[in-house]
Amino acid sequence: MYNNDLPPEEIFYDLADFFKVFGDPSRIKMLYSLYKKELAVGELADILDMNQSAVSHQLRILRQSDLVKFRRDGKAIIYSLDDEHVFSVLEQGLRHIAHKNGLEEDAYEPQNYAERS
Amino acid sequence: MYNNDLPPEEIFYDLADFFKVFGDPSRIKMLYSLYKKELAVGELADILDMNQSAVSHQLRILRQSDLVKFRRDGKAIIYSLDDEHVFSVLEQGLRHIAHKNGLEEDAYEPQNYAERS
DNA sequence: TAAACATATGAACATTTGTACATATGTTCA
DNA sequence: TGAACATATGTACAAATGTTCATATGTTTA
Repeated sequence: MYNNDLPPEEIFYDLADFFKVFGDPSRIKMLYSLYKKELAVGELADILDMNQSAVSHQLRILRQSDLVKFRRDGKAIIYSLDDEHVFSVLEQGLRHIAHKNGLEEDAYEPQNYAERS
Repeated sequence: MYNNDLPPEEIFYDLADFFKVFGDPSRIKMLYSLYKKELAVGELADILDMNQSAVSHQLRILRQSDLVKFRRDGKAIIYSLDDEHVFSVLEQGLRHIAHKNGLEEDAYEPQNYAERS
């Protein structure tokens, strides 16, 4: 009767898990910040005003989702976005929010909040 | 020292809330199903093998996020995606998953699981 | 109008999730 | 090598979330 011809069940769980990672303000801020430039864990903690442990825990989730990559530089570990594609997901959300707020769709694009210091 | 020039705090919460809606397998399945054709609540419950109450609760979340619209048709209430843009978010996720599974990026596109009955 | 049907909503409950605290691991430098 | 620094991880816990059950609301039809 109904069309049950959906992709394998597992796909929907994977997909939900993927979006779930974007569903937390702290992680969103991390990704947004990392889009501008790579950052060490401590820098992220300062920028986001979170304690180091919380940042590490969230970075683990981003790592496990392959959204960020990292390298060691002396004592520090430097994180960056895994690929440009990651940010394009964010961008789509940003446009949605901007639109709902009655703003130009690019209102929240990072280039409009660029480094000035 | 660090670049604190981020968009208003609220944006990140809105953005997280937006993605949070996509972060549940049941809601993802609903959106995926609704992409193919509009569906009544009871039809969704049958297709997704969920009870009617759970479906209604989730539909409320989708409504409040403006991801779906609805109309009454006799006793039934028919739901559909609010706009094509909603699905393009899903699509981006689907491509990500397909790629991670070593498949063609369009492997999970709905047209590849089209109505056949 | 009363019964049947379709959907929505409130409350309760188990599960998941994000954070803080304490501590472990790993690196640099004196 | 030992102290200082940077990050990761285990545990505990409060808050958020999804589902079920019971019931309310709204529509059709006999």
